[in-house]
Amino acid sequence: MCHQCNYKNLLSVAKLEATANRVRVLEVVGNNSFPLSASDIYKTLERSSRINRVTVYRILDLLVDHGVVDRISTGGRAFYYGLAPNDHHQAHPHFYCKNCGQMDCLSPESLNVDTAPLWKTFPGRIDKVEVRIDGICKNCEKAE
Amino acid sequence: MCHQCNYKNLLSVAKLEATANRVRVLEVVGNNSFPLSASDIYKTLERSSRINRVTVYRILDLLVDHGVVDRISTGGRAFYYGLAPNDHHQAHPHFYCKNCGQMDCLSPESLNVDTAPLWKTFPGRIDKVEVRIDGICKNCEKAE
DNA sequence: ATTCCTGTGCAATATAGTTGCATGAATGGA
DNA sequence: TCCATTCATGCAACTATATTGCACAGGAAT
Repeated sequence: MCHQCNYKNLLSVAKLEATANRVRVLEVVGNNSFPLSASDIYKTLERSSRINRVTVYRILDLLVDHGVVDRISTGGRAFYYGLAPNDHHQAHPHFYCKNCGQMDCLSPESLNVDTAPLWKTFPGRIDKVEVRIDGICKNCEKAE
Repeated sequence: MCHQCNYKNLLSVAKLEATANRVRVLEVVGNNSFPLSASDIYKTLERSSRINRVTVYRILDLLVDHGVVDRISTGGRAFYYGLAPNDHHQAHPHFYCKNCGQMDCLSPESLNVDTAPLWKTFPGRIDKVEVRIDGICKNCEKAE
């Protein structure tokens, strides 16, 4: 998703020390053009060098807490993770294929969401507006 | 959410036999003004008479499959369930409080979502557009 | 040198949901 | 009336995902 981001820089902006593992996790998340599950990320990291599964979860939690990474709910059981919106990345909706579990990013313009009325009237604190399309991706549709 | 719905009727429209347990599950889901988790539903049913946890899950799956009930993802781990959109209920966004886990229905007008551009251009099959606001509800905000 | 803090690893546990198999009630013939 | 079939339900075991508790190692601060 982001080849313009300097990951160490992103971490330091978020006031997080750039430990090797954090940078590795962030690279995997950031270099993908679509969100990944924790276990996708873990498996990818394991291929290059050992890391503990729990460490991956903890780093992801940390990155989400500090707004570097976005935790995206799916129509399925696991969360997916993608770079949080920042200067290079607008917020955008996602498509989740109920068949294969693949999650894709849609362009920010593909859906027109006007949140203004909500901000005016909602009594609590709004952190995030998540828009997700569920369905069957074109590959799975073809295969049926 | 719906006191105008005849639950047995909803089931028969969905071509489902109106067994006692199905009606009970649907009543709990339908008589609430906000979506509930499977375990909320199970606990509520258990109070009045015995039912198995698995039966509740199976009935919920069935109702979701037949479009009677909507499975709504949260910012948390569990799914929540609410009546699916029908003649009496428009689709609407939900608010999920990250602190207490409470999920509320927002009015359909609180957010303006125009899905037309997506339908025109998306190559796969679209089943559902889910909009969820995450944040802290006013009660939890106060308590902090 | 000692103390403290933080990042990481490992094992155990928790939570949410699913599967396999058995039973019992209802239905529909022979 | 008896048997076969079907379907809803229950129970136990299981899976997948995520979290907690505790230990330890390395660097920073005292």
